[in-house]
Amino acid sequence: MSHTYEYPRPAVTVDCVVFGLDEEDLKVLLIQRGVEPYAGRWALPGGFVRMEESLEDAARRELEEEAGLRTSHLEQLYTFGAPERDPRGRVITVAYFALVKLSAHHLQAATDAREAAWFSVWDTPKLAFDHADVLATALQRLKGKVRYQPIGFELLPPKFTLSQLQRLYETVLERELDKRNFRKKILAMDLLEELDEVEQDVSHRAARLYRFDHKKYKQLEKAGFNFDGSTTRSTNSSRRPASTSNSEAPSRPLLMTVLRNAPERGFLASP
Amino acid sequence: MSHTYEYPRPAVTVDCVVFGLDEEDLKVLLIQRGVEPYAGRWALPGGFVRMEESLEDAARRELEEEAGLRTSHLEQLYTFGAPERDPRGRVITVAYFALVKLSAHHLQAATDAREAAWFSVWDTPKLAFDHADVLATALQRLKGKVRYQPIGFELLPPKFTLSQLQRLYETVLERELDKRNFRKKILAMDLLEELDEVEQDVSHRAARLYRFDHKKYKQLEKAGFNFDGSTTRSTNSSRRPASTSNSEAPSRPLLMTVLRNAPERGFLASP
DNA sequence: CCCCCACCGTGTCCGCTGGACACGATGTCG
DNA sequence: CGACATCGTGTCCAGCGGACACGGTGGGGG
Repeated sequence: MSHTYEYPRPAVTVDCVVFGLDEEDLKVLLIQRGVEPYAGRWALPGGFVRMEESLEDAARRELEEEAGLRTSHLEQLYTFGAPERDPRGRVITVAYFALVKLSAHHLQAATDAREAAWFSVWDTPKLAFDHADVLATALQRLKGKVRYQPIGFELLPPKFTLSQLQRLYETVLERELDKRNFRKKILAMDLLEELDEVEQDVSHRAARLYRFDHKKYKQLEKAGFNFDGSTTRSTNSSRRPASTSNSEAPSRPLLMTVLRNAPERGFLASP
Repeated sequence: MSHTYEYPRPAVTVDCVVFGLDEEDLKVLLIQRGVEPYAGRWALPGGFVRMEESLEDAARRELEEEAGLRTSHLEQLYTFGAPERDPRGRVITVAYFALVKLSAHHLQAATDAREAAWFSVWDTPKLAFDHADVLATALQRLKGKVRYQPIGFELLPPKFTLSQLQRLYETVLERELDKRNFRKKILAMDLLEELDEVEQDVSHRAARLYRFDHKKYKQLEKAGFNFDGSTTRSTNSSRRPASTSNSEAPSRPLLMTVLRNAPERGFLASP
């Protein structure tokens, strides 16, 4: 193969911002570095991309290796490439973020002896590299996403109460929400399955449990994703959807409010 | 420097999706490749990241080198890293996208003799590598962004008519908009300066010209941009979701609809 | 046993925005 | 001077977002 590049190459890593939720707060997964630079400091789990694996595969592998953690819903966040972000030389990192049901994941100490632990996102220790920036970016993204994608459910146990869900939203958005309005809106989405169960072991009236209806969501996702075929633009006809199968194209899944079937949907967003 | 990594490294490039607008259509800037692989094919402008420059700097440099084009408003889009996306070996590319006033940029043929040209985004030739995916991703992003950021103005000349603006939105969103509603909404933003001029050289009644008011926009941006200051979170103790009443922060960068002063803004988006 | 406490669960009203909808005014050109 | 092309304008209604309060229920403690 004669066309190989011979320029010096930066190193490429992936880093993962993994969010979890417990009773107290929104948590982020950190690992303690065992080697220089920043030995002893806490950092986001991550590591080098291998030559034969995709970026997302690399992120998954590192999560598994460093925290014994598997997750669906891994999403590319941003790529950080400032020349001086790593004291060892040029290292570009592709950041991913993920949501996990914290309760279901007992952290297995990392295979390579480093420690892994959950920290409140509002109160982390000093982080290695530019990981504080990465975390801030991830929080911002989470805050934005939670508004138009039902991703929050990834953070809760399979069965949850509406109060839990509301607390989740309040935590992520950093503001209080009105209970009645919240319920009205959430239930109007018609994506929750009302169970014949209530929570246990509480010293007051028990709340009803709900489950996220993945099937219905998938349906809506499909149904509401026709928004590209705008039919009648005159001049040219050959607009092609471009197969999304091949590479890692981001998929903006779907809005919670797709249900509305408005002929002329808003072209500017309401906040 | 003893801590240098010695793993094999992927090559890292940047690619730019540059959009422009003319009377006919939304255009994208492409260059024709002069060397293998894909010699003769059209591709997005881009190239290798140098060891001492940031990713964004690299993108700017390549744009300048390959098309003699300078732009503000360069934004990171997505990073494409599928192992087989480049036949020469592992090449990871960080894609950027940009908007330019097409009328103001006469393309200077690339310094390295490759040709540069504008193509309708709906009717491009077959692209090299996975650049069709990159373009599709960029279009999707543009479509999303135009709704809540006044970025469209980057595509128009400094003075423009509301009809031009409307055509821009219609082109990007791929659907028709109602003229009266459009004007109502756009003018309600209060970001356009109404000029005492009308367009020239038209064979019908001339339309009034407007100018985008960058000052006002910056102000609003600042006013609505306090959203990151989560630094002041009372350490751990109890979660305190911010006072409801005053000085709340809209999460997203900046909405065209910031003007509304609603105490409890929606926590789920309207489409 | 009874009371208290803590949380659960529910409905209405108002203001605003989004969106549907049509026509007279103005200027050019032949 | 008439035909043509685009400009510029207002109203009405439906639906959503958001403000707002209280009785119900179950457990626990006195």
